[in-house]
Amino acid sequence: MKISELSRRTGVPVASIKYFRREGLLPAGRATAATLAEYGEEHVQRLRLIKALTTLGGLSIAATRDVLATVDQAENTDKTLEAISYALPVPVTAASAGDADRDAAAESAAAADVMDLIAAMDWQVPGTSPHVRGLTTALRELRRLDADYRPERLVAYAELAHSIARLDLERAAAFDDSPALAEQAVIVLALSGPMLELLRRLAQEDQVRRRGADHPDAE
Amino acid sequence: MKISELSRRTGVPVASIKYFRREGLLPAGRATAATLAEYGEEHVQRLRLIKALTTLGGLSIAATRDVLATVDQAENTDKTLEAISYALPVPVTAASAGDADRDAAAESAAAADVMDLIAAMDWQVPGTSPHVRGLTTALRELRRLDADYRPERLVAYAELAHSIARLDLERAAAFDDSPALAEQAVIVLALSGPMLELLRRLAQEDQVRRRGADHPDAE
DNA sequence: CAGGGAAGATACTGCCACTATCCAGTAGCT
DNA sequence: AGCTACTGGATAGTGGCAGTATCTTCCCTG
Repeated sequence: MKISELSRRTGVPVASIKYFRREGLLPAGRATAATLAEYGEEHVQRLRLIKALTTLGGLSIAATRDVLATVDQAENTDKTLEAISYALPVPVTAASAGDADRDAAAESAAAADVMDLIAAMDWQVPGTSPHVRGLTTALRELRRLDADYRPERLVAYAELAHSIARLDLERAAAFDDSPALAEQAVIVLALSGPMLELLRRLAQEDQVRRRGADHPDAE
Repeated sequence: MKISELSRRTGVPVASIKYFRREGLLPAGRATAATLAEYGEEHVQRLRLIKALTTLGGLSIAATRDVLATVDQAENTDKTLEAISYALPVPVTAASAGDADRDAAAESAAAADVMDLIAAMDWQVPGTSPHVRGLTTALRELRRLDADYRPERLVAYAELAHSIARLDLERAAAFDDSPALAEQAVIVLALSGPMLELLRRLAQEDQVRRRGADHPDAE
């Protein structure tokens, strides 16, 4: 199909399709002449995946490119899962120093909390993992706010996070070694977070409403 | 204290403090003269909260303003919790039509799945809730991708989301009617998501590494 | 063989979150 | 009183991101 039909089929403007090609998110069509190329179903599917990762997953164009690159280089299941896990952007990144040095105490206290948590959960992750650094940064900020995020609290959340990760991995590995593995794994690993967030917000809304209904005092 | 000291104490540039004031995120200092104002500890705390909501919570300046406005209007516990729940931005918002109409079937199928889920979980939320709409949009996109998000799958995630929401609400309500309630509730409700996401990613990393270690075949 | 797409390159736009500059008007020291 | 560093407020500018538009060249189709 021609680019105009690809655009019509996916609802993505032609200019945007060209943009995604430029940015390396979408492979070029099969050129049939200097100014003509043929696109196939794989382009339709890829565009849907791009839309899902950016609008649902909230990934930037650059992050989406990185993630899709790992999809295209998929070898075996384990390597693919690991590559995707590291290609996904970390939600919290350390600040640009500046005031980081001022609070070395909070920093190391937060780092200790993270280490305790990882030990308590028996998680096997290197101390250099970007996720560890992100969590440390987050705990440092929360400490500054006097928020109640002591390790005991965290463990309860960590247990639940562990259960969710197990569900995710079960699903991602269910496509074991099939050609569609990498793509489905990306969908599971990248979109599980936003889906869960939506469910959590919904559950939160339910609980808040029940509280309000239980004792409708003032007002 | 003067604005320069407020800046030094929080690590936020003076220009940014002025920006937050303009945008209504930070109340003005107590003016002591036409060109001089005095700031207090509440300004320090508010700036920390702004930083936490934007950098950790990922909220935009506009969303942060809305959330902080509900904090400042806090009356009683239940109302405050409800107000915050609705002031927080919904992660997934419906697209701008366009290709929405093309897929009315997927749309209604997704809506039916969401209704089934809410019924199965016995959640009390109005069908007009932004979270319901967001979830519907997300499921529609996932259906297009042929992703495995059938209701049975979703229920497992929903149960976990429910547990998390219960933990959140317990914490948010623990500050019951104290003056700090609203602020702590915001921290819990707005930052629980990012914290959980970080923990989930960490747990995911652990699981991926264990898989890789269990059977280190090719390489 | 004329006209409408198509491809690729380049330039432009709109939004966001700051950041910098400018303009008085003090505060506080001498 | 005079000087200077700093302040609040207004306004303008910056850089990054995600597209969107334009322009040129080319060539398939009717």
